[in-house]
Amino acid sequence: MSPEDPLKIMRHSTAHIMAQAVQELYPEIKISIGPAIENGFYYDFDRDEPFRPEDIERIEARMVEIIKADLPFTCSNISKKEAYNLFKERDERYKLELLDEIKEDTVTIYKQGSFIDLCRGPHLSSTGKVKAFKLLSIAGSYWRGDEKNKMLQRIYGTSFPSKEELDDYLNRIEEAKRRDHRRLGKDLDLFSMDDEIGSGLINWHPNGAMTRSVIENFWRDEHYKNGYQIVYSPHIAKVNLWHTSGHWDFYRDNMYSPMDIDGTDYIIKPMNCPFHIKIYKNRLRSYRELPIRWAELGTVYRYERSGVLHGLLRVRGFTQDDAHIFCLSDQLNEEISRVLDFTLYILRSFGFMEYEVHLSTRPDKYVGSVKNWEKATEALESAIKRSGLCYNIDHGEGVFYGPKIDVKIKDSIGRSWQCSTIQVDFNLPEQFAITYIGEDGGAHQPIMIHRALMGSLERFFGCLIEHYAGAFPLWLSPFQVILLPITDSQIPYSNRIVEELKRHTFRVDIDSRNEKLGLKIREAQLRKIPYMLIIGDREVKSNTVSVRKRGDNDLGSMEMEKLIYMMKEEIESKGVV
RNA sequence: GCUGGUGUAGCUCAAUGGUAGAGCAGCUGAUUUGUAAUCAGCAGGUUGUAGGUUCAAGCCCUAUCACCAGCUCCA
Repeated sequence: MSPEDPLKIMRHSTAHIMAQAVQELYPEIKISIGPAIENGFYYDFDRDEPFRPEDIERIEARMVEIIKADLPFTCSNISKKEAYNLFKERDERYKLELLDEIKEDTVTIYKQGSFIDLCRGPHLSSTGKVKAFKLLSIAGSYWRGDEKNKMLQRIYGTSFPSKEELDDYLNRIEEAKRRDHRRLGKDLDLFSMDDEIGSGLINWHPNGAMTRSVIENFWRDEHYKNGYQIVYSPHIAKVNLWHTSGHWDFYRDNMYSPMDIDGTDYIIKPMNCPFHIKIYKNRLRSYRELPIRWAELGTVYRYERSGVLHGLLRVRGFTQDDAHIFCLSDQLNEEISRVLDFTLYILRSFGFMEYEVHLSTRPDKYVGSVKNWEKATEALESAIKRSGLCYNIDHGEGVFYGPKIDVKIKDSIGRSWQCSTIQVDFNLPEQFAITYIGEDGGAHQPIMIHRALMGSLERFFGCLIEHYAGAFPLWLSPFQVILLPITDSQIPYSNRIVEELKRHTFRVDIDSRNEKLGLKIREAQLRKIPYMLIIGDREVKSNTVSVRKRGDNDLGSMEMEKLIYMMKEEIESKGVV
């Protein structure tokens, strides 16, 4: 959205109207900033009393009056000095702080009614141009986003050119709630968390675990095909290992406390890399062996602050689909390209076609040489370019040990979550002094690439649930087929069908309860099972099954052979069109 | 971690400071059923936890835990 986007202008103006209403109702508050954002706007206020739902109603009512009054928005250029005096007089200390940082000699201020704001604009011509708005939520937010600063009160809202569009948006929010993975995780009996176990720790139920095991098997097969070898490593290690790696110094706050074993401190692992490095170092390595690609579904534990935990998307214990590539300098480009292609292949296999790609470059605090950073960053960027993806460069956002590519997937309400990451690491090879023997007979340091395609299985599964709204494609569905005998007398025949499907490795269930067909169909539908096979006397006599596909499609009766062929085709294609 | 909100049956939710209730799910029985809910009966609770105020607390107060929204953070 450009600053001139009409919707953005209207939302920004609505934010000003809200600020006016707030200031008129609560003269003691101080205003700070209030921009338009992706789906609306917010304004941050400094007020000792928190806003309550009743306040929101009052503010909305006042806003309606302001809009009705159709006050003009007027813009004026004044000198910085004048602006300083103006906001000084109004005791708007946040505005004064902002003014201090403006380099130009003149600034623009916008005014409507009694309200004046330091603002670049542009705005609507008058308040009456706002046709439909709603205040959505109240939240705390730190002044200038810094947790050392005072926490302000933020009010979120949105506005649209018409009532219909606003209602449409509100409906979409409701719709999104229905595909929330936490809701569906409960409804479909996929996973749970428990107070007595602890926050951010996931129990995978049989249904969720079935899908997870399908994902893991697919992952392993594809890694084998792509030249990786699978490794396994322990869950705990001596704390000294983490001193060597440097993690203890940098990430102590996110690591769990040591436990004493025979007088030595051990900690539960927050990463897998040091273990893979130790496998590398277990014997002398030759340049002829490189690149080495080692992958592991490694379960790690990290302390996350209580307020950030979120269903499966942000947890304290998770399994990374981790891998480390050790390669020669002149293999770097090729390896990064391969990893990126592999990443996209995996994401597309799961039906994710839209994501954000970020390239993060050298931060202020870094290890390694500038030359190496540049080389690695170029390798990453050219791989993205070759893939044809759009990407953003996050300058200085790289980790201290190397540049990285992140791929993010969006959840049902538009929040994006990092899944894939490809990182070059200049730190660990140095810390652990890993080498290979080169053609020249001398020892050299290999380049290390750290990568995760799905990121964590927990987060990936959460995104997957929301992406499909719980209706997984056939290959991922916990149950693929359910048999629905109409009466007891078809149970023996149905059981034979179950056995036949199981022989073909389908995941199959049978509903042989003494219930009406309508109920069985309803419940199978709610369980989002892709295929329902209805078995009545007709089917038994003709040695067929009546096939109903999830959704609403009665496909009519069918020979088993045909059904099995059809489903195998569908599994093969992964349901990705 | 911070700001605010919410915790009542497996789930979704009721209940002026005065006897904790409904629907669905569960169990039992009847019904043998043809493409999204058959009927009846039964059972289900230390109201997140620990204190406190009160003659009396699901409701008020304090602490604590968890969850929700946002902020900050995310190797």
